[in-house]
Amino acid sequence: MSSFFSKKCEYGLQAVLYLAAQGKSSLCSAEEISNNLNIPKEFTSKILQDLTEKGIIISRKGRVGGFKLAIDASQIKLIDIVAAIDGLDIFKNCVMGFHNCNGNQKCPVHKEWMEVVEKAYRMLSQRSVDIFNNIPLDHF
Amino acid sequence: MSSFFSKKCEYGLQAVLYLAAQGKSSLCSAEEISNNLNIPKEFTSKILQDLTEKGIIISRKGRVGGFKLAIDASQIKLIDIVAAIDGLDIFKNCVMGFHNCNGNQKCPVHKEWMEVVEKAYRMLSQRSVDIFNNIPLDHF
DNA sequence: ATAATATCAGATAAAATTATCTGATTAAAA
DNA sequence: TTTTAATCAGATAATTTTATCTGATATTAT
Repeated sequence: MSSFFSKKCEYGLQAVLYLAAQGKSSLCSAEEISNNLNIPKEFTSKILQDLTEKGIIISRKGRVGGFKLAIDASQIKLIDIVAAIDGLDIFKNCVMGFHNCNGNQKCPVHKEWMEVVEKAYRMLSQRSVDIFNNIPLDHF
Repeated sequence: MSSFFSKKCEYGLQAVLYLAAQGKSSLCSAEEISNNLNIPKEFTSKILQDLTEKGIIISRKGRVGGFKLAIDASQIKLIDIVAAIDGLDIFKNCVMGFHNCNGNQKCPVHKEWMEVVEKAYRMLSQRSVDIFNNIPLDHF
């Protein structure tokens, strides 16, 4: 009953992928995203607000308002969303929670674990949010 | 502010590593472990009780009671403790939280992510809890 | 103007995780 | 036998995460 990223971060990733799949021009409301991704509506709003503040997406108020990507999908990497929501600690911290596992004194699995998280980090840094471009996202 | 494993699981790993480092014969009290690892005392007890129930460690009540490994340290893998506390879902679930990312319909990063978690799983399955045997664990 | 529909901001609630308390039981030592 | 020191079991509390509510503001259409 645990996951690599927080629910907030998972939802954030999904929401941005949704926006990316809609094309950069059209605005999507929080409700539309919520309905299509089965994310609680108000929670969706909150997360989209956070991402707006971070500059990843742009919001527009009013009657035909909504959200869209701030820049081209190919320029937004998955790691940008992770960094904005969960932060990057998970890629730095000791897997067993040892606080002094760093610098001079490293735990016995430190090196191997760093290989794991660096592989994850590399993937998230390479993949941009247009990965779903030709895939019907609402099946997920 | 997230981690791969829950705090409970991190503490559990640390506690079992501590027991392993003490040798299989001697009993350690929850208080001793708590003091040496800076884990809240009562929480330590709870986690040790859980691990006792799972058969990873053995408890002995009474005046000179405490906990020790149920079997030889070399036979207890890190993954056994993870499985007992957090479970193995983290190695199976979609990294972006897509519920239907499985079987026939897989998300675009599914394959790469599985490589990441399988690398982690492999490491945790290979390493047994005697990894700290010649390292002063209280520095961590 | 007014109504409708969206974001936005802040408070609140619910649930899960993390941590603590209390008292019972067990077993050894005095 | 009594005291002491440990686990054990269940309740409770605190904190964090997840989710919801309320009302304000912005923007477009009528």
